[in-house]
Amino acid sequence: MARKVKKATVKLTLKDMANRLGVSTATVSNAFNRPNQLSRDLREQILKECHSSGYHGPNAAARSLRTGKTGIIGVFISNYLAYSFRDPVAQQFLQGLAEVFEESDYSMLVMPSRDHVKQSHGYESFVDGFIIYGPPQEQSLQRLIDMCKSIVTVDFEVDGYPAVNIDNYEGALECARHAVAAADGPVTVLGLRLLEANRICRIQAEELFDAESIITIQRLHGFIDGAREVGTEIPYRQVFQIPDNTHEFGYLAAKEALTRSPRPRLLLCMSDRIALAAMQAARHLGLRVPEDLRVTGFDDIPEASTQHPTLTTVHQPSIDKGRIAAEIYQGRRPEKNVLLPTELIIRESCP
Amino acid sequence: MARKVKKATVKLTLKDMANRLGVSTATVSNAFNRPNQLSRDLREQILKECHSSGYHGPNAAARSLRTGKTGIIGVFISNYLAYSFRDPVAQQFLQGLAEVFEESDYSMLVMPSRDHVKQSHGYESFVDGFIIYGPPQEQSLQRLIDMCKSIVTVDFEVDGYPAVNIDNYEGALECARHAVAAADGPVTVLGLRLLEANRICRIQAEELFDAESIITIQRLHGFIDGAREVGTEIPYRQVFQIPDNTHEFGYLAAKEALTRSPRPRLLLCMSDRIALAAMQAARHLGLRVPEDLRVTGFDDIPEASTQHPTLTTVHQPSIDKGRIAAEIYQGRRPEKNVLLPTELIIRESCP
DNA sequence: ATGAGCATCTTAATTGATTAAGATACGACG
DNA sequence: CGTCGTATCTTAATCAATTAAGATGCTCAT
Repeated sequence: MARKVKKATVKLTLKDMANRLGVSTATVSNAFNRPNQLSRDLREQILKECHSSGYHGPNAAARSLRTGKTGIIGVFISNYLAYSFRDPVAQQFLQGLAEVFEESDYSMLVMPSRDHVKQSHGYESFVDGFIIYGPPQEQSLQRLIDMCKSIVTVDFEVDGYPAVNIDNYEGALECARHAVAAADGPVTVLGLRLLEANRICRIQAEELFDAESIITIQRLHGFIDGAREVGTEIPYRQVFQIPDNTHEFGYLAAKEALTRSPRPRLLLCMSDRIALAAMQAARHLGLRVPEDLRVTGFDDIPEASTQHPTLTTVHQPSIDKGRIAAEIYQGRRPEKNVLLPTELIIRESCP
Repeated sequence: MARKVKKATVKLTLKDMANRLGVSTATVSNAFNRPNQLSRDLREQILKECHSSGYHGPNAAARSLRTGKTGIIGVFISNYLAYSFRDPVAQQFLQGLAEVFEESDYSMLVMPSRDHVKQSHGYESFVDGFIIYGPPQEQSLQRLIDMCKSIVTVDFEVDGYPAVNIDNYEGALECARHAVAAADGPVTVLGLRLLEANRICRIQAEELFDAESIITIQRLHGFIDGAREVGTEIPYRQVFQIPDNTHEFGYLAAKEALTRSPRPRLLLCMSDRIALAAMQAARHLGLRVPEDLRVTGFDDIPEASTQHPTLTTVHQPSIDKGRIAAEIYQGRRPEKNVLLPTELIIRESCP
């Protein structure tokens, strides 16, 4: 069952190898890094000896200290680290990043940009640069800026640094236009992280995050303006706040929204995960989608097109967002500020 | 829209700060690392000056070179790096790891254990230790062993190192017993990575991976033995090979399986993702689940209980697998070899 | 024969921290 | 008053590499 391996003995250094081989450390170093600085024969002999003794190349910390490069990109994710492995859009973004960075032999250090870290170990200085996904707090951001490293921001902007964003307002606008025009009854918005509150509640204007740059606020304005264009006003009391993009929260919020009177005939959801949870809640309440209730999402995650009924949603190119951020980071693109388009995808949940 | 920040100026070192403050480097270092080695007043003065000049703590590479610790855990994932951000079980595992490591202020460096990396940069030596998820090739494994670092293996075992596994055989056995007993017609297995072939095909005994330690082989034996217990033999020609755990492959394989004659009345799938894809394929073929076709999965990913019809599957504690691996790594658990139980969850797709 | 040019290898300074051991000063105590 | 302990700060060796500059020997054209 268990595999057998030769257990390791002692840690070897470049100097050890140089001594064993009777050459200088510079030569061993060159054997690994600059093949044209020594003869073919010697290089092969060195590499062979290193391999068989179990020396697998120069110590990364020492190399990094000397060269100032590590080959590691720090990916800062707002919220908890564990969150990023749970959120489908964040996952797709990471996948896009990974595709490009993997190809160029970079590693990715996924870090939480939690702001309540009591005492950061400062291991941020390990990385060559940062991809910052979502706006961190002012203080954390300044820390990263102070490190003098390359930075690409995603889903928000910082003056003087390249950014990748999607057109949240336009996507929400188009979605609301289509869905509200088709709906024949009350409209409710299931909104994400619109205010500080850590619970499900209906919102009041004065509590809203005032930053225009927050993507969910952009989506909210898109929904409201799009509905207005087709003759429907969405008052704030018809907007729910959901604190986190999880199935559980979405399910609870939808249940609450759907048991009020008058019952909404359309749910505009700020994420697919919320929308899918809302459809499950509707099913449990005996409501048919789209006959009794129409539902729209945002993001176009894979499940949106594979579940039944399939979900009408706003497609955002999450994987491309990652790919492009990685390419900009590597200087492989001329543009510095990219705004990616969204696209309304009409499916069964809101035809 | 864009945020404004104070742009960074020059990179500062500990020595710079010592000079500015008129103290030795040792004292500045102690201010950060050993508060009781200097007076309260001086420490506060040093930290204040560092903060306002934009020096955010000792350089990580230098510190790491000296101390031999980095605070970074290397997580090795078989297959491509991008894959790990797409596979739901791998995601849950990462989430479990992240929960525990995040709390102890470790960072996670997610690395691919691809074996076709032409020339690894050797940045593996950055990390303090490894969590190895899934069996890498012999050669890659030896590399990691040679580095003399802590190791925890997951979903496979290496002699002399702690491991976390789940009881794949038992789970598949129980699942097949239940499902095959209830089925009234041909049984087909949709299997994952059972052989080298990089395409969908039916298997032959002699092509199978012979390693007992491969989890999908364990599951296959569980299925076959469980079916036999209730009086049904599953010949190899009724077993499909799927090269990768994706919706697309699952959909294609299911279509192929369901258009053969005689049409199976039960699909035993080796993952939930395959099972969910199979249910979509069945829907497209006009088959009702479970009336016309029964389907079982493996893993119990979140979608298994939220989609309609809900999926009968074998629950494996993927998040716990991550948590426990992290705890063992940190020496917070007495046991060294953990075998986690699985549990059959009966839902709508195969009542 | 001579020196230029080149390939090949070595010397030694450097990177930015940590930390054991040593220096200094101050108060307490016999 | 001498000395011992303690608190506080400094000196300097060390970690494991990279790399510019220098040394050595060899070929080849003049």
